Amino acid sequence: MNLKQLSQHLQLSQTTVSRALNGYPEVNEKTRQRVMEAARALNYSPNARAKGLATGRAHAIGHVLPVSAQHEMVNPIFGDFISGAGETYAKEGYEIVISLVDDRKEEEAYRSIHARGAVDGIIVHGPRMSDPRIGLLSELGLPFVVHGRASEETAPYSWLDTNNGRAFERATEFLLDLGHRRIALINGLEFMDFAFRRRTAYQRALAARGVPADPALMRSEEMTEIYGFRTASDMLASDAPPTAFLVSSLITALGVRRAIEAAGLHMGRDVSVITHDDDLSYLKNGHDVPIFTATRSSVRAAGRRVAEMLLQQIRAPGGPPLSEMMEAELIIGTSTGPAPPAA
Amino acid sequence: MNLKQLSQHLQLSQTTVSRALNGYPEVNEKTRQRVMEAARALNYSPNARAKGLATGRAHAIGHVLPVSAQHEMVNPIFGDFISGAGETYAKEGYEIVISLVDDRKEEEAYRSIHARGAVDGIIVHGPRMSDPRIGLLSELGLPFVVHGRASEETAPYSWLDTNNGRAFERATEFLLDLGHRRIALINGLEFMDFAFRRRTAYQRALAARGVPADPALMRSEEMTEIYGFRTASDMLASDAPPTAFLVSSLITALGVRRAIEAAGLHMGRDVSVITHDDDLSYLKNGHDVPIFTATRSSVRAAGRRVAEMLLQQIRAPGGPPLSEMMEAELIIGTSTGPAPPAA
DNA sequence: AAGTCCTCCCAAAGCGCTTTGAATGTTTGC
DNA sequence: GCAAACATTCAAAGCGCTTTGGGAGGACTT
Repeated sequence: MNLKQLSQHLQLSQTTVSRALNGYPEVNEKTRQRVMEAARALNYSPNARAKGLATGRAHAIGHVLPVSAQHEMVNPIFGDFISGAGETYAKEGYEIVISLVDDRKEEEAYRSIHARGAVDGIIVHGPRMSDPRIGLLSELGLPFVVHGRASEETAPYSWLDTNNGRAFERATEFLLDLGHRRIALINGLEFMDFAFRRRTAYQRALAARGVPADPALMRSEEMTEIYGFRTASDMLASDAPPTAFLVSSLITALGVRRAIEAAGLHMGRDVSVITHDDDLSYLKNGHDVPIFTATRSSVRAAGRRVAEMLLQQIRAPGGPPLSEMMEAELIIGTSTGPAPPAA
Repeated sequence: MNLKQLSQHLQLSQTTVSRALNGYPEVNEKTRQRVMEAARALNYSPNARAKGLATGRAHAIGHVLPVSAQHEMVNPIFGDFISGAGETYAKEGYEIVISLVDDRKEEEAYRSIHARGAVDGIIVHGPRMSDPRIGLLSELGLPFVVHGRASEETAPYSWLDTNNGRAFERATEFLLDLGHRRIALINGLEFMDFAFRRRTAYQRALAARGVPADPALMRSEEMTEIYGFRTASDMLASDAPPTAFLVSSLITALGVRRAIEAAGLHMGRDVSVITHDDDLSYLKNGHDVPIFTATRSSVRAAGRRVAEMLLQQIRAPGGPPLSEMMEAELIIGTSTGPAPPAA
């Protein structure tokens, strides 16, 4: 069923039917009713490609996920993020197009996405400290919003980020206040901007109290459970083990906890743990009582908001870049306690 | 840069340029080279909407995720699945379109997806025991492959599924062989087909050995960590606690382990645990040595394969439905051991 | 040398929609 | 009562691509 058939069925021109369906004023109200009913009854939905071709808009947003040979994994927070963004898109009738892009072919891929015109805008995931995608997209003139930031990018662009720096600064201070001096940082991959900011903030907070940062207590890898387990196990078995861990993701923190328990220690008493918590739907940090003391920031809410920002840019092109910072909550759980007296 | 401009630039007709770019034989090899080079140099990519309109194919696959008011979560395995499917699509130049569909408006949503023609085929996620989407899509004639099956659907359709029944039967038998008699099932939501099959298999395996299934040991919910923790805590605190747990997902199993340890028990000695393991990239079941004894089946591999099946159907329409069963491996970890002697 | 067959290229139609510009009645203003 | 304004509809052009149906020119037959 296409527009031609529908209009023939109704004994009207395609023009009138199209206008009736799209809410234009210059069509008689009775006619509009009749058209709407027929469309519903005959299950007519305008062909998306034809509509897009005629209007020049795709009514779709691209989510481009970098995948690299080294860490080919799709980030576990992606599901929640997309589900938040999806809520926003659903209201406005946009589709989600996912592209997995090998990061060695990024430039080509983004140019092609733009040239093909399959999307009206792009959400940039996983920005690195210096990220060529930002300059490229600005140059191409394709609306985009970055989820996160790129520290080394100086030209303005739209972004929404969690205040990772402030969050990790507070978390570090919290541990320092509890008397901890050997605080380990189990961080994500530090070419990722968020991880870089977290480490910087951690070091800044230590320095502010005159506590030296021990390189042996700083690790940076893909944030898996096993990484948390192994790293924490190693550190705890060392000559000068940490008394506290600052961890970049809840999944990794589960590994850290496992290591603590495997070492016969008790989390919250012998060893403290603070983790960042993306508030994922399938992995909550406890229920009534949080398990981990955590810096919490909902990635689903971020998805919702980033999508709104992008749609706003698409509706009103040429506006100034938008940016927004989300503060993380510091949640006090049972995984932290005073530093144990030196043995 | 569009085809018209490119062809003018080359002093050729649009026809010839189009044919050169699409590999048709009736164009001189030298001309083709010239066209290809110019296209690359000028960053020309054909407009996807126009191409789609002309060819009648969208070169996109729809992944429709049911979201309901009750459990509005995007499944954590989705990231890995899509990344597997994405590998296949990338080879063939297909895009991924994600639709989040409220399950109260499913029929309408699927009809609209079909009518709009934005995708060439659909992957159906999360089939329930009786799933109206299957009949609907068959009727619409839109190619589709189900990831999983719908037990109550009798008409043929294409699917790829893990042999959940066999997996849970083996797991149950394994525990029975170790002497366990009170085996708890911490299952997913049982209106989901995979969860239903798992429970049935568990009951069948118990019955085959004359072990009565205790309803107090069977639970069914969304597979979160906290669910595992709470359920296992409750059961362990009961008058007649289980000596073993059969768990539907690794995340939930982490909660079960936490409950076991919180109860002062030792997993693998006092209480055994077998879990299903989807082999997610960010949540591996140990490294060299598996932590949990598990039935393992890679959801990423499933994604890859399902996508291949769908593309095959799209290439050769009208063929018979395809189906494929993936057997899960039984991985022996350290979470299982002989049933402790009755106290 | 005439007819046939390739090789290589082109003009134009068509995919299903929106939108421009015009046409047909119907009111309204004076 | 007639022009002007309005309400409502339509035919046709155009979005950027593919593909059909030719057609010019050279190479091969016979």
